[in-house]
This record gives sequence, structure tokens and C-alpha cells, in this order.
Amino acid sequence: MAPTIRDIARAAGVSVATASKGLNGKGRMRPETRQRILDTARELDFRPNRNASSLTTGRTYTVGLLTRDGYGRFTPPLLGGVEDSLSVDTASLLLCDARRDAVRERHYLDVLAARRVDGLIVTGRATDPAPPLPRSLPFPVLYAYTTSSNPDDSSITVDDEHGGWLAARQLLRQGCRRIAHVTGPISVLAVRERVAGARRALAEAGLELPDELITYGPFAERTGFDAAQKLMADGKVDGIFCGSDQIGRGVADALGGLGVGIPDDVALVGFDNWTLIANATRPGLCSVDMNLYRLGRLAAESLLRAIDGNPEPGIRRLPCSLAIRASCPAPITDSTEWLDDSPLVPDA
Amino acid sequence: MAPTIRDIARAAGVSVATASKGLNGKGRMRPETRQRILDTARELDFRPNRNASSLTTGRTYTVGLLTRDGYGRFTPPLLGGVEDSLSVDTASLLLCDARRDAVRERHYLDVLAARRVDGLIVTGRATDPAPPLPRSLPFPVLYAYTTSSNPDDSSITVDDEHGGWLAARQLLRQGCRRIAHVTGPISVLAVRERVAGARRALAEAGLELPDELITYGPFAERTGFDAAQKLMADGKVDGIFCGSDQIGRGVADALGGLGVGIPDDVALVGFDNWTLIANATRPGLCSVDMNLYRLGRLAAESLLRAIDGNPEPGIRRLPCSLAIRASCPAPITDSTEWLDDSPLVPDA
DNA sequence: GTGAAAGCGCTAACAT
DNA sequence: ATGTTAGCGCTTTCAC
Repeated sequence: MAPTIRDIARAAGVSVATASKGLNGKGRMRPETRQRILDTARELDFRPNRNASSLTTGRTYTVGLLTRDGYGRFTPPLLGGVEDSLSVDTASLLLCDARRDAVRERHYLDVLAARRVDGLIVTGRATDPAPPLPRSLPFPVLYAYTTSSNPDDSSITVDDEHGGWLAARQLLRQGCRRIAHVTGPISVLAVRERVAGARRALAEAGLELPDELITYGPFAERTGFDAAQKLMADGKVDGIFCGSDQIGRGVADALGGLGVGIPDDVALVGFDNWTLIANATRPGLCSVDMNLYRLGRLAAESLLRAIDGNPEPGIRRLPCSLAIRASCPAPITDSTEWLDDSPLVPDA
Repeated sequence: MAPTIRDIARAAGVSVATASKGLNGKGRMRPETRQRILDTARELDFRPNRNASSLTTGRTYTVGLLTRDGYGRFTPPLLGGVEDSLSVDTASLLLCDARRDAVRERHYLDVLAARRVDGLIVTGRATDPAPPLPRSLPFPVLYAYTTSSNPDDSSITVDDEHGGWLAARQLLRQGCRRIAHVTGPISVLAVRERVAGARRALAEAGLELPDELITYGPFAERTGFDAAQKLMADGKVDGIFCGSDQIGRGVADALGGLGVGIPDDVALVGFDNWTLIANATRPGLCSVDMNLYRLGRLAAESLLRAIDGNPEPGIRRLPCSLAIRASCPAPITDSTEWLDDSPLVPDA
């Protein structure tokens, strides 16, 4: 059996209470005593039972992560950020995948409550507001990436409007004057916000993004491929803002097939900065990065503050940044576009 | 504060001990008493504190998942399987990403020990044998996907030799006689095993896979693209086994550019069954599926048995299956090739 | 069939 | 500066 604090106390010749204080750096005591306790603890390879201590302290240093629909493309970087921020507080992550299933979700909430987690992070596939969790929970909740439709809840998500603005402005800086947009389904909130952002950027340049130049479709290469064919047949577009890197890849392939030069004839900006795709595209696809690792970090930090009694209700939107590549190489002119402080987190 | 078992006992008019037995379905007691206890527990929304009970029972119903290098492309389906198998035992998953960093790994092992997890699953990016964990742990360990170089440990991984065999045989059944192989770095164990499997399949048909027809390179589209150009220039290959779907995509693009018909001139089989890529390829890329969801399930089940005192040392290799698509559409003739019992797990 | 009592490993007042 | 005591929420003998 693993040694208990009693074993340490006995071996160090002190009482259990003193051993506890010694180990936790609390209370006052002779430095040599503390050292002796620490030494014997090391010798016996003592590891205090966290479950026992959380019984008295009331804190478990455990946070749940409930994902509502699986671990998609966007979860891993977010997870990495969450984990990194939690580990500075020596907190751990309990994983729960509810798979869009209300029964599973309910089940997991029970499990998390039974484990007395200190808090919960809820995430999901899209940034669209999600139905809030079914009942009032005995711990603070933070929605990350996805948002809660209840304004009293705390959410941190991507500023897609800003992302759209960044993308369009990059095309403008490349010299594009007639810009089209090929993107995902209009039912997706992020898609609509990116459109709004792109329009704002164009308006700032005295230009427009008319409805005829926007193509909505599934987030897939095919959408980009087909749309690009049509756009080239119709008129003289000189820049395309693609709503995802997959779409961008499809567009690039179509343009390549038509002998249209990228970026000289038509410049391209994608979205997601999915390096696997962006780098496989010829030429490399310039892309908007949602900084999900950062989102994960900030989400965990905010949750830790909520756990400490300082919740931050409302929706916070984080700016995107730009990964410049050859498909739209206009150089960066200010620093806000490259916020990527992520360490190497596997991205695909 | 959350109600304790004492609250339940008092409200139900029984002792704490009886309440405990009633709630856990243990001991003998009047059915009406048990019912009364259960009812009041529900009324008060009582959720027994698992940390407290694990103090006495010695089991935490928590399993750690240590990934040595991030959440890559292969982790999510594996995670899903692990979670599903654990949840039948109402066990939870504690997530630890060591990021190839020995210090982090050591840290997480301490954390997991302090939390008294019942067991640990270790996973990693490649199936290559990994250095075993640094010291003897106070709980059973199971290596999933990656394997341990210590034969006393338990590992469950993919049978890449079988995968290579499946792929080559599918090409043979399509009628191919001169088959080439474009794959990842030869330093990767899985790459070498797939070569061996492909060779076995060809040998069974009285054919060979000479070294000149094997191209090793990074797991990237470019590798496939370049290799395909060369292969078409050199000789009359009529089938290509691609070591990953990314490579397959590159090969398909090159063939398309050269006007080579797929599958009639050259048939293609990929590896990974990464639907996002396989479906984006024209035509759809037939691919070997490693059944990682299933691997995750079996890993968790084996670990649970180890926790119950029945470890299963050694390395177990799970067969692959085949996802037939248009790039090599020869029909299935036996059932072993399509084992995919996964539910819908997000795949990208 | 039910309850009293002890104890799991640890922390925290309160002595001394 | 150190030890005594009580108790966190639960389970588990062992009496009654």
C-alpha cells in the first residue's frame, strides 16, 4: 500500500498535524523539522491522497470538459490551451463527450456533480449559441467556442466578424478591388458574421460585397471548386475570401485547372489556418487563424477566476489573426494580425 | 451546500448506515425502507460524493489517459472508444498531454498517482514501441496504439502488416498486376510493417514488390504527387498502394493532371480512411481503416480487466478493415474486411 | 432488518 | 514550535 501521512509522521518523529503543515508549507516550524518531514516524504515516495484532502478543503482541483459533439477538428488546440492553463493551478481535466445526446449530457452532469468538480467548460462544434445546460449546476460553468444563449452565463468565443474583416482587408491590401466570398451554410452564425466583417472591410475601402458574389454551401472542397468555376466564367473577380481552408483548397484547385494565376490574377484567403490543408494547397493558402489554443487558455483562466468567486458573465469575443502565405502575400503592417502565441500543438 | 448522506438518513428516518446500504443496493432490508431512502434521495437531489466513497472503497473509478505527443489526427476516435467503454463501468477519464516532454510526463504521473487513479492508458502518435514509463506505477498501465518495448507491459495496437496486406490484396482483386507503393518514412515501424504485408499479399499471387517500386517520404501530399509523376514516366504501373490518404490525394491529383484514369488505368488504395480527405479526392479514395474507435474500446476493456486483477501482458494487434471507394472498387468477397462497428465519431 | 461505531487519509482549530 | 482533537462524507464490520 501507498504510504499515508501517518507513515511519514511516524518516520519523521512528529505528529500527523505537524507532518501535514510541513508538507504543505503552512504554519510555523523549525526549518530543520520541515526539512526532515520533506526528506522522509521523498524517501518513502509519499504522494498525498488528493481525494482525501479535497474532502476537507472542499476543492477537488478538477475541472470537467463537456463537449457536446465529439472531438472535432477544433477541439484539440482548445484542449491543449485549457490543459496548460489548468496545470498552473495543478488542476486536472475530466473528459466528457455528450455526442449531441441529451441523455448522455445529463448523465455526465450527474457524474461531474458526484465528483464535485470545481467547474465545467462546455464546448461544441460551432460558435452558435447553444441551449444552456438543463439545470442549475453546483459549480461555475464556462462556455468556450460555443456560447450560451443565456446572457447570465459566461462564454468565450471567436470574433468571426473580426476574422472576416481581417480576411477581406488582406485581399484589399493585396490590391484586389472585386472580391467574392465562397463560404459555408448561411445557417451557421459564424458564416453570417464573417460576411458582415468582410462587408465592413470593403465598405471602409469604398467597395461592396454584393449578394451575387457570395456563394453558400457545405464546408467542403467541392463547394469551392464549383463556385470558382462559376466565378471565373461570369466576371472579373480578383480576390476570393474562402470561408474555410477546405473551400479554399477547392477554389485553388479550380483556378489552377483554369490556368488562373494565384495570387496575381486572383488572390485567395482562407479560414481556419488548418496547416495541413493550407500548406498542401498550391500556392500555400493565406488563412485566418482563430487562435483556439489561446481561446482554451483564456477560457480556463476565466473559469478559475469564477471558481474563486469572480465570475465574468457575458460573451467575450477574441480577435483572430492572419497566417500570411503565398496565395495573398501582402505584408503585415501592424502587429494585431499575428497574435499566435501557441506552442506547437498538433493541428491535424 | 449539497446534501450529504446524513441529510438523507435523517429525512428518511433511518440511520446513516442503513441509508448507505439502501442507496447502494447492499445488505438486506425491507423493500419499503429501501424505497423510502431512494425516494428521499431523489427529492433532495442527492449525489453521493465519490471522493468520499473512494476513500473507503479504495477505488476511484477514474482512469488516466496520457498522450505523449498531443491530440493528433488519431487520438479523437480512440478517445471516443475509451470513453464509451469506461462509461459502462461509470469510470471517468482524466486527460494528460505530456507533449513529448519528459518533465511533463513525470509531473502527470505524479498527479495521477496523487489522485489514485485505478489505471492508465498511454497513447502516442505512432505505433512504434515507446520507452516504458520511467518508474513502476501503483496502478496498471495499458499502451494503446503505441506499444511498450517492455514485453511484460500490455499493449494493444494496429496490425499494420494486415493493413498492408488488405490494401495490396484489394488492388490485386481489382486486377492490378504491377503494383507500386508510395509511403511514409522508412524509420516508422508501421511503414515497414505495411510494406511487409503488401509483399505477403503479392507473394500469394505470385508477384513481387521490388524495392524500386517503393517510394519513402514524408506523410504529405507532395510525396504522393512527386512519386506519381516519376512512376508514370518510368513504366507501366497499374496500381498504387499509398501509405496514407494524404499521399493518396497527392497521387490522385498527379494522375488526374496526367490524364491517367483512376481506377481503370491505375487503381489506388490509401491508408487511414480519413473521410475528409478520402471523399475530397477524385475519385473517392478506397482506404484502409485502422478501426481506432474499436481499438479505444478494447483498450479500455482490457484495462478494466487489469484493474480487476487480470492483466493481459504482451502486444495485441487488431486487424484493419477496408473502406471501398471508387479509386479501387473491387467488391468485398468476405466479411473480415469491414469490421467498422464505430458509431459516428467526428473524424476530422 | 436496522443502527452504533470505527475508520478511510487528510486538514484545521485549538491547545500546549 | 508542536501536538490533540474533531471532522470532511462515506462504507463497513458487528451488535442488537
